[in-house]
Amino acid sequence: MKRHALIFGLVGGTLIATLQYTEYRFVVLEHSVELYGALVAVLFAAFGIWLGLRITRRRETIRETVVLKEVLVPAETPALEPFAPNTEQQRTLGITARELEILALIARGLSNREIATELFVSENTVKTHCARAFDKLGAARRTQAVQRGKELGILP
Amino acid sequence: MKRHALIFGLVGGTLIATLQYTEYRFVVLEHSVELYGALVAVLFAAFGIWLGLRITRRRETIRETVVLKEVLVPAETPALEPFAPNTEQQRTLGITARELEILALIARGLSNREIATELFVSENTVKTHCARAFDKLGAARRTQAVQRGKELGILP
DNA sequence: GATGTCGTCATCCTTTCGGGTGATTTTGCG
DNA sequence: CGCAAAATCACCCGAAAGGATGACGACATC
Repeated sequence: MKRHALIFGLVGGTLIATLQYTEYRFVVLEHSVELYGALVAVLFAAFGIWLGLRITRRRETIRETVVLKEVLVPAETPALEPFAPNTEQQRTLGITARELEILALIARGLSNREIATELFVSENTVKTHCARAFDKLGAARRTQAVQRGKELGILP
Repeated sequence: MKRHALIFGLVGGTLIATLQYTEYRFVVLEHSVELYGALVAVLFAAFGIWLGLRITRRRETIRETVVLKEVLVPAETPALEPFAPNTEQQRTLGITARELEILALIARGLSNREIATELFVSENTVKTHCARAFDKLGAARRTQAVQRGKELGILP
């Protein structure tokens, strides 16, 4: 969490410096202060939203839930079932919550980049999780990982 | 979510107006632009963080209520549903039998090369079928194609 | 015979994935 | 606090996948 403050300070400082530097170029224009205000407002609002999302991201510990899944669907409504994940399999395979999260996003057809954006992490991190999850699942490709995950009941 | 945008606009507008109004009081001071920048930055960063919190909190609460539920269902066999393919969708999308065949193999986690071996055709042919099928499904990746195919009921 | 669809195969090029390795930071827990 | 697990990030490299385009033959249909 220390890094967030650092980033905040850096961005702020850079922006202030930029303002100070560019002041002599645009201050002769009309309404430059308002433009500055709007610019800074937009930038920092975006940054704040990002930061807010980032620091409040769900960090819940795994709960102990013993669950068996219910199938028996007439193949017409593919959704709507709550999907009780098979935590048993997940645990025995050593798949972490984060890895499962990424597996689920893979199953939904997202690319690594999209997953990275969705989870506010770098693409490299996603790839690392992927590699670990694939290894634990014995899969060589993401499609295979999805297939295995569904077989084992750890994916909807 | 619409209300957030409204609040955002209101706060922004008010701040801009305030800036414009107070310009004539502080513009004579030194570094007024930097002060404006810092002020606006802090305010909007705080606002952004608040917005981020607000947005994510609701999701978390929903998640909370859903999570700790203990389901118990007779451990039945997966029911062996024969999967009646939705030929309707397939036809309207213009997906040929061969393309569907390759889609099914993709869903099973095979690579293009493995599919080519399985079907006794060249890898290029498989890729062509893939491209066509992906285009008809509106998918950019094979995982997405599988997801779409299952949604539409043309894949088990 | 002209037309259209389907399956087949190719080439070129770009992007994405996956494997491997190493590193730092965060977090949970005793 | 200190340790271990988990999460994060980076870099490299080769393989796989994907896009675009063109081509050819079989087959059906009008």
